[in-house]
Amino acid sequence: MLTQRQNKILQAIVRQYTLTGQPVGSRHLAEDLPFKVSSATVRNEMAVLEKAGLILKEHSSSGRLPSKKGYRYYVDHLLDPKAVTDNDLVVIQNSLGTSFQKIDEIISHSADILSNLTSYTAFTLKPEQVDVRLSGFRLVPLGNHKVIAILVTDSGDVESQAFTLPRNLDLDALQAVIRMINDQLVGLPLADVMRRLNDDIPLRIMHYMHSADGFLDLFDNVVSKAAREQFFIGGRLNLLDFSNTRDPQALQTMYRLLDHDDELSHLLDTGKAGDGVNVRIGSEISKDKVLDNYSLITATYDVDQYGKGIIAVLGPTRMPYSRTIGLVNAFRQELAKRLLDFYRHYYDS
Amino acid sequence: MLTQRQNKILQAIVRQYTLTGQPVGSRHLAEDLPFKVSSATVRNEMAVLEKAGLILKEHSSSGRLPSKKGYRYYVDHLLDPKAVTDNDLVVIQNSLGTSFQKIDEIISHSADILSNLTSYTAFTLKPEQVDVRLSGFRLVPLGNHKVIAILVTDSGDVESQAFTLPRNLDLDALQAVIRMINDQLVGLPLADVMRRLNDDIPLRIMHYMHSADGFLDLFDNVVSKAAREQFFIGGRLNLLDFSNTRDPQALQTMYRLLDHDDELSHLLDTGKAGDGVNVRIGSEISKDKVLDNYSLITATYDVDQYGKGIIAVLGPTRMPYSRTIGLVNAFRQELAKRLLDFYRHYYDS
DNA sequence: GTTTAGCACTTGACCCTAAAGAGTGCTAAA
DNA sequence: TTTAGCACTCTTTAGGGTCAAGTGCTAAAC
Repeated sequence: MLTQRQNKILQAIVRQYTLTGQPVGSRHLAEDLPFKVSSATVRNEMAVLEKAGLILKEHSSSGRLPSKKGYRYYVDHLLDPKAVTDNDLVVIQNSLGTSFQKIDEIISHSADILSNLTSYTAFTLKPEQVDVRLSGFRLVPLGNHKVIAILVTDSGDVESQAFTLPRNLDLDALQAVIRMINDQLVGLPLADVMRRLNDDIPLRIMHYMHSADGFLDLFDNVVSKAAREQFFIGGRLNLLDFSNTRDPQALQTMYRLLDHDDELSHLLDTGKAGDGVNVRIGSEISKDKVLDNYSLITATYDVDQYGKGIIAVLGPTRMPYSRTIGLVNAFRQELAKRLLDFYRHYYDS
Repeated sequence: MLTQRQNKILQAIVRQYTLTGQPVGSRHLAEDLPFKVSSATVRNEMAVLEKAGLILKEHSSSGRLPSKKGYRYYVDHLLDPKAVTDNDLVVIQNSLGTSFQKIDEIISHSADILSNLTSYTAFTLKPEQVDVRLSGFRLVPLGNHKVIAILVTDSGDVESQAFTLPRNLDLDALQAVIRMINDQLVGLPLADVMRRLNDDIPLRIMHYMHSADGFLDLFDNVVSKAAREQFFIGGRLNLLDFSNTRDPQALQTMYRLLDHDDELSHLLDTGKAGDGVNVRIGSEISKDKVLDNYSLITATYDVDQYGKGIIAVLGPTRMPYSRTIGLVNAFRQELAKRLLDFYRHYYDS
């Protein structure tokens, strides 16, 4: 357990270091503390903190900087819960205030706002509605051998896709297939629908027409669109750290990461469990060493019965945690409000 | 006018420099030439080329590298028209050979292929069909106050968008509006449709219902989706040049460019005029100084009566022009073939 | 009249050293 | 327990020397 003074010193080290990016020495630190001690005293205390693994030296005669463990301790115990500034709040509310046609637009735009506010990379995940069910499936003929396939879920989502019919198709057979699909699949959870599409549905279709391939692709396509987790990224380029430009190997790996959204989306998987705001530092984010010098701040937002979503910010370990956490927290609340509004307005009967 | 020997020397300088990235000196150059001369002779010739503004020194005692004007001359007069390798051709054909559901998928995928082949940034633009007309507009009710708006063009493109109706809507009025829209707008070019949507249509809608806003947004939305130039980018990150990491200011500007597709899409505007493959070097690309060390290779591809599209590759000025131009040229032909196939198969009656 | 050998000169890259500055750990006194 | 003082460590910066690559020029060779 640390003394009160040691806490203050660790706090000051983190504050200084996140501000300047330079290791902080005992003399400067002494001046920055809220009580008056000499640099020698600070040195003694720093020796204790170093023994506890909370701070590091870059080399034997450099100043100190927080270790991962030090950041952890800071975030867990020393964070001063500074509320978000009025200005930031206004920006958030204004950005979310504009009118949107679709949930996806709000979520996607949110990633950009959050990224702009923090100047880091931001992620947003659509509210996950457990147990979404297929509530209807239609083919609307458009003439000239074209149809549009429309899928509606009981959560109110609509997905559609245009399709060109095989030349030699019997229209009656087509109607029969649609009726069969609706008979068989409406009311089932989307996961089950996907399963059945690979399972018994092909055979049933073949009952009416020669080959099921084209239709299966079509169904599969719209169902997976509807079932897909909607994942958005804002400010991905912020992941590339200017200051860190020395190591080309690390940059290379970062590039790979930047181009593969799926890898990034996995980072949020563990975030689904918790509630509220959660901070993961360095190796706590993933096994991948590229992210060792990053911190991930995740938060869930809760839209009542409409489900829970996730927002997240990925920035350097050396970040102003107080501000960033404050922003993420404010954002999750505003986003939840906004979405509740949206759902109420559009999806309720 | 340059002598034959000077041509050969310039050619060799470009070849060497694009290969190694290092200024080339007279001694090495003399060894690389197809005829036997001493380094002193080469030095004399290089002095001539430098006076003509075709080559440069980095400092008073460095080797020479091509100037922008030198590249221009090289591309215009010295390029040896090496055909694309069999291997590359196979890659192109295979990549384009897979099955696609939509034109957009082909075009979008093309940008990725082209970027992979060249390891530069690639752009693709969908074939522009002049004078596309609206051939039908429908609202299909989905129950629970939802409808899906569907727009079909005479080129066979389909766009759709889900929409939630205002609570207090009169269904008859709705039908009337749709009928009116179809009466008024079907058969018109999309540009005219857009114009009318801002012009007399609002008033006409208000004839049937109180406020036209929601509907106008909806119409506007699907029409602009259909009218929008489809622009795809592959390998945008390749724009960031590892070797050039020294100048942080330039990097910063590059970042901005990377995030703004519209600015990039403007680069292709001037490419629409020409036919075949076209090379723009450095400042010829745009006024923006960030692109001074890049070259843009554009090419049109012609899908007969279905319109013309554009592909382009943006890479460093120091690039192997012969290979890149060859690739772009091969690609435009293969893409045209593939698309012709697609259109014939799907859109013809 | 070209071409070439030779040479003085320029420049960047690399390495070494010295000095300055920031910081530490330790000791002994306050 | 705190602090002043000091020896020591390490990084950064500047300067100087050397080396290799390259140039321009001159005078001789072809």
